[in-house]
This record gives sequence, structure tokens and C-alpha cells, in this order.
Amino acid sequence: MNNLFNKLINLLNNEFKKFDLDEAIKLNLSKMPEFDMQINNLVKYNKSDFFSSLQKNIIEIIDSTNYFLPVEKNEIGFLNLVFNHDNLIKDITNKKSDFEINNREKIIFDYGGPNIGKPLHVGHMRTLNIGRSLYNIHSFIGNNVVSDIHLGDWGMPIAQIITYLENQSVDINALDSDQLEIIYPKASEQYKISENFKIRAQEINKLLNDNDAELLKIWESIKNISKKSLEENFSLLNHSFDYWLGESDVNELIPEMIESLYKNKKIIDDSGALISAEDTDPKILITKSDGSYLYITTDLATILYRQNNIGYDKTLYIVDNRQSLHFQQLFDSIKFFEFNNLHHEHISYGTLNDSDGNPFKTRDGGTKPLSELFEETQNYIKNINSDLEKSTIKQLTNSVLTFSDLITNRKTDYKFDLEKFTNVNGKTGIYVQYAQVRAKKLQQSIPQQKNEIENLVLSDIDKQLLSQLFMFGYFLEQSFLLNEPHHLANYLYDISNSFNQFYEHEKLSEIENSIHLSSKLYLVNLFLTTSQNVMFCLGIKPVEKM
RNA sequence: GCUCUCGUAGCUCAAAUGGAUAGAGCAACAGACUUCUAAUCUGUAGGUUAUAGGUUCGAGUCCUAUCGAGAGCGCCA
Repeated sequence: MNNLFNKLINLLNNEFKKFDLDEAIKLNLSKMPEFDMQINNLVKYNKSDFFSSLQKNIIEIIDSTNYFLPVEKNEIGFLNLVFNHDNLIKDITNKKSDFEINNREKIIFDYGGPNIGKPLHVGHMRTLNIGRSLYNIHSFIGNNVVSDIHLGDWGMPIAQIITYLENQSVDINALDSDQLEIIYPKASEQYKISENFKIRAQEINKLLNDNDAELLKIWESIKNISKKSLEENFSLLNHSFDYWLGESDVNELIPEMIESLYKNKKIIDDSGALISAEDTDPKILITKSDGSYLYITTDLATILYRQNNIGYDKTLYIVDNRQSLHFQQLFDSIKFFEFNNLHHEHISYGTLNDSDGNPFKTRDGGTKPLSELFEETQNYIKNINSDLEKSTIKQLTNSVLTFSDLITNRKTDYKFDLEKFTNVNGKTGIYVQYAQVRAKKLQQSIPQQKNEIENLVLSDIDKQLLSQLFMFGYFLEQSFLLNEPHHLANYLYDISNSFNQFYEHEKLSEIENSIHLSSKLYLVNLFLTTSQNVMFCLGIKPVEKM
């Protein structure tokens, strides 16, 4: 990457390598007010014979950039750095092209995973937000990205719905998505309580696996109704997918896959079912005893489908952490079955609860549709300002739903507190939008100066903002290496907060000195570029005014 | 029963993969608006990082035990 932060890191890491050190240098923002940055991980080598030459070389590299005042070394071996902001501001741009990586990869993002027949509900929010953000982050740094919604359009849930329709003699042609969404829980209930229903549903499931023509017709109309409803929801929530492949799309690959695995003794009989021959605990069940397929069966076939039809270097599955055993078994099996040696990773996330810490439910105890949460959020925003344009309200609502979700580390369970997340202050989607709108207004209302960036006049607050803008590369790297968007979400709050301080500290419209004004406007532009790039990475659309 | 994850300020969460004095936001309290939109900003207070040991120059982070919470454990997805 070509930005100042990562270029410096690369130089320093090369120096580490020269000394055969198998770790990366850590260049951090300083906690001490008199310094801007610090390097801590030289300390551990302070008893080694190469320490003084390593330290000397590191200091020389930093000094040679001219972005820092002469480095101060502490007696134990910590290095303390102070920016030379006048030089820094001349070279920092934070454009997209500054962050593009050299070794590009093709990455499939498997997320969303809605089931047909069920509405999108609150439980889908995290996979959608995290998935879209990671997709955008990897796109931003130049990777070749592909999203696949991995539609749950196969298996027992569908069989249950069809069984229910059959029992009640429902006319498929008159069915709409609302009715379908009411039917699913009823069908699921019947499956649990009625033995006859259960037997028929399992029969239908098997027939579907075997491509029964009549049933496939019914299945297809259910799928179309559902898909239309999903598309409407995604349009509202600003989601889109490159592929809408479903579990059904790989159905035809399964018989051959099973046969081949069986022939090669990779899977074996176990009381009628087929299990992996790999010695694992628990055993990995590949097909049921009636020969029908499971979650892992279609997931395995999906791997074959993707390697043959899409091609990839990596696949990231953005799925909640309760399914970690499934993915461990899936990834084990990919290797054991010798499908490929590509990188597959479960990007797990914690449970989303309501503000009391309980699972999200509607008042009558059902799962809460995402559209209902959208409505509620929208109402909060209308209460803050009733004069907003319709499109602005929509974008602010999405900002709240996205930013609130991404601010927390994806691995932890968290409480979704709408009242808190729609606050105009604090770490909220509204706050970060407001800062960005303020910057836009300045850009529009104050005539741009010629880019005079010699002899700048920078206050402490200007310097703080500039220092933080320098760190974009660091937080971006954290986010894509760990596939954790919250680093960028917190960073967006931090730069927005610094910008608001900058804004309050001195009125640009009252500055008469042109060089002074020029440096201020330069920072406004730099903030706006950075903020909008971070927003893109998070999947948030900047609003024009609010 | 077995396996995994977690326990940080009143509340919600961070903490660079072992670094210096554990940071933010909310809530509380005290301030700043004839405004480039105060949808903001400034300040105060709040901690034995569940507990007890251990590893080392150095631990919220690694190891062990205890207590507490959550999740998963073949014919659902």
C-alpha cells in the first residue's frame, strides 16, 4: 500500500527482517500527551547484542521520512515520536489508490443466508452488515470480491411448507409473500407435533432431492414469491449480491460427489447413514439414513460448484458463532476429501439481543422482522427532525442500523438499544454523518484557496486531527487482516469527534489570513475524503445534508 | 457429561495479539449558543480488569484452579 503509514511500516519491517526478527513492528498512537506515536516492541531485544544497531537503524529510517521530529529513545528501549505536521500535511492524501495492495486475491463472501418462506428478521442483520462491510473493505484495497447470498431454498423447511400447502389445499397461484411468512411457523409447528405430517415432509424432502417434477414446480413458485420479497427488503437496506445461488443449485452435483467419496472410501456406512471416514469426535454425518441431504452435504457440493464455476483464492463465511462446529467439520472435510487446499474461514459473530439482553422478539413472541426494526428506527429519526427529506431519512436509518452493529467487535454478543443508537451524541451513525455534513457545508460555502501549503499555521487541534487522519492505513489493515470492521467504525467516530473539535475551535468563515485558511481547508478536504472512504468500507452512504 | 466462548467504570463496549499511567461512549454533575446547522464543544467524577495462584524485565491479554454467564454436541439449517 502506498499511503504514508504503511510505507513507513514496510520500511521498518524490512529492517526487522534484516535482523531475522519474526514479527512485525508496532507503530502506535502514543498514550502520553507529549508524544504522538510510540514503538514498543524493541524493548524485548534490549539485552541482545544487536539491539543498539537495530535501534539505530530504526531511528534512521524514521528520521529520514521527515514526518517526525528527531526520535527520542527512552533508556529501556521505547521509542517516542513526535510528528512534524508541516511536512506530514504536504504528502498525506488518503485517496483510495493509496491503499491498494499488491497481491490481489479473489474472495467469495458467503453471507446473508436467508431462507425462502421466512421474512428477513433481526437475526439476519449482523451477517448482512458484517458481510457487506468486509466485501467493501476488500474491494477498497483492490481484492477481487464476489458475494453470494447462499439462499436457503432447500431441505426440510421447504418440504415442511409444501406439506402444509398440500394438507390445506392452498392454491399456489394465489399465494403471496405475506401468507407464506405466516405459513412457515405453522408448518414448522405441525412438523413437531404431528407424526403423519413429519413422515410426509420427509418424503417430500427426499422427492425434491430426487428432482420430482411436480414438486419442483411448486418449489419454484414459492422461491419466486420469496425472492421478490427479499429483493424489496434489500433495496430498502442497501444490500445487493453478485450471486443469488441457493442450496438447490448444487443439488445435481451431490449424487456424483457422494458416489465418488464412497468409492474412494472417504465416507462409510453407519446404520444406513453415510459418515466421514475421518476419525473425528463427533463423527461427521454426510447424508441421512434415508439418503437425503444435510446442511453439510449441500455446503460441500457448493465448494465444488464454486471452484469449478466461479474460482476463488478464499471463501469467507459470515455466519453466527453457534455454527462453529459445522464449519470446523466442513473445513476438515474439504481437506480430508481432498477437494482443494484453498483458504476457507468462518467469520463468526455473536448474538444480537434486545436492550434487556433477551433474544429479539416481537410483542407476541415471534421473530422480529428486519423491516419492523427499520420502521422503528426511522420513527426515532423523524422525531429528531421532521423536516428531513425522505431519502435522507432512509440513509440515516441505514446508518444507524449499520454503524451500531459494526461498532462492537463482531465476536461478542451485544445489546441492541435503539434509544441509545439513535442518540445524536455518542458513537452513533447520526453523529458521524453530522460531522461529515458539516465538512461538506464548509467546502461549499467557503471559496477554495490555492493550495498554499507552505508556512502553515497549525493549532494543536489541527495537529490532532491530522495525526488521526495519518492512522487510516493502520485501522484499515486491522480491519482486513482480522476481518473485523469495528476497528474502522471506532476510527470513524474518532476522526469525526476530532473534526467537530476542529470545527468548534475556530470559525473558518472569520479567518482572514489566506495561508491559515488554506491549511484549514486542506484539513477539511482531507477529513472529508477519509470519512467518506471509511463510510464506504463500512457500507454507509454519506448524506448530503441533514 | 463432553467441547467451545466469555467475565474490564453504574450501563454499553475498546484496548495494536505480552509493553509505559487500562481507554471511549452513555447516564450523572458543572459550564459554553445574537451559530460556518449547539444534531456540537469544554470540564469533573467514576477501576484491586470475577477470585486465587503461576510464568518474566513487564499480564486485561499466556498457564492452572475456583466461581459465574452463554453456546454447541449425527439423521434441523
